[in-house]
Amino acid sequence: MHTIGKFAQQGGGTADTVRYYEKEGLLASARKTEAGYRLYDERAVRRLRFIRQAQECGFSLADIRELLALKSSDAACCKDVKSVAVTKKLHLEHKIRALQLMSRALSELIAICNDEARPLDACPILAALENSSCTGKQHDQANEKGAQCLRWKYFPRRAAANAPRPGRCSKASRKRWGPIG
Amino acid sequence: MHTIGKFAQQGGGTADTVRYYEKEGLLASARKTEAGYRLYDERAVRRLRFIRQAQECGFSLADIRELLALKSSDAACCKDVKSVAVTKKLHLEHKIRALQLMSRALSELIAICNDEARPLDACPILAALENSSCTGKQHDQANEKGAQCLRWKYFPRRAAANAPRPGRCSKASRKRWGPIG
DNA sequence: CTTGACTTTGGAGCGCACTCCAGGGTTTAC
DNA sequence: GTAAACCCTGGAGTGCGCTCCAAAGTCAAG
Repeated sequence: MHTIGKFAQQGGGTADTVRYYEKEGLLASARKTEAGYRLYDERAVRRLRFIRQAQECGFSLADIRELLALKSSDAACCKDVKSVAVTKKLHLEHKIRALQLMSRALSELIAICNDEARPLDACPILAALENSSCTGKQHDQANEKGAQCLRWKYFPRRAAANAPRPGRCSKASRKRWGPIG
Repeated sequence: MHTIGKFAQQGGGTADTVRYYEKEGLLASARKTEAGYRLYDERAVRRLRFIRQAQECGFSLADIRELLALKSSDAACCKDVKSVAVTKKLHLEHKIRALQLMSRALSELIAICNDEARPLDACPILAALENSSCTGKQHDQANEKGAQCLRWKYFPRRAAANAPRPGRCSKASRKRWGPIG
């Protein structure tokens, strides 16, 4: 049994983070001592670790909540959990591919810069950047799709297309990043 | 030559985004018509695309600015550019490794869920989550380090723990983002 | 000439995921 | 017994990257 400070240390994060997760429903309300101190067992530590790990891999707290919430739903069955996992895995793979592209692009840039003392005017890295040829291919549809997937963390927060504000129609917000799956 | 709307469409983003980038120094102040309309050429389109692409790969605007800023620095030489690229590549590789771990973990989870109709009580995916054994290995020091690196976008703001209070004023941000779930 | 789509500026607001603080109480080590 | 170290709640602030708006000006089509 740990109090919050030790717990946070074990699972990753700070006491503030842990209280925040509790408030947001990612961690169940902890058992408390007479004095009101939160107490956590090893199970809770594992849960916190999972949350942090998933987060480090790019899942938002909403994503994580989605997964964990299924557990307490009587209606859900294993199939639902699996489909969430499959969806997340697809996202992950898109993201990995995009990152690998960029990594390879950087390798190329690094490789062509063979004379480190060369003045900037002649730096091939910057030349490459200028041409935006860093990935070795032009901006295409497939790339665009992957990119969209990659930026899952930045959905339009307002679903503006569906819920117009009272007042003048704005439509300024293009549905470029429309909701995915 | 495009006005801002077309330009944004071509390069990725919205007019607002483009103006934001200009304000933040990522795009140079555009040439303007008599009437004050911004005008962009193909070079600018390529630059915008590069910014969006780099962003999609996880670089913050600060990262991108860092790279692009070197160009206009007389003092910098190619070596500086290269070292930025190398640093970014290391970050990228850490991130890719972490994502691959998570992806593999999800694969395992998906694989063990072989009876989709099974009720939740017996769902092996959730059992696995509970045990946080999803990555097949325990939370170790090296992992921690990589994770820290991964979270580059969210630097610990606590760096200024004993620094003087930043001037707090204005703007109540009372939000309380609605009930979860 | 009118209409509607586009542009300008400055500034406010949002969503996320914390992070920090005040002003109290509790526990532990010496 | 007292000081340091921890904990509590509630609420405000922070940084990023947009996103939206108002109120005005511009431009092309019908």
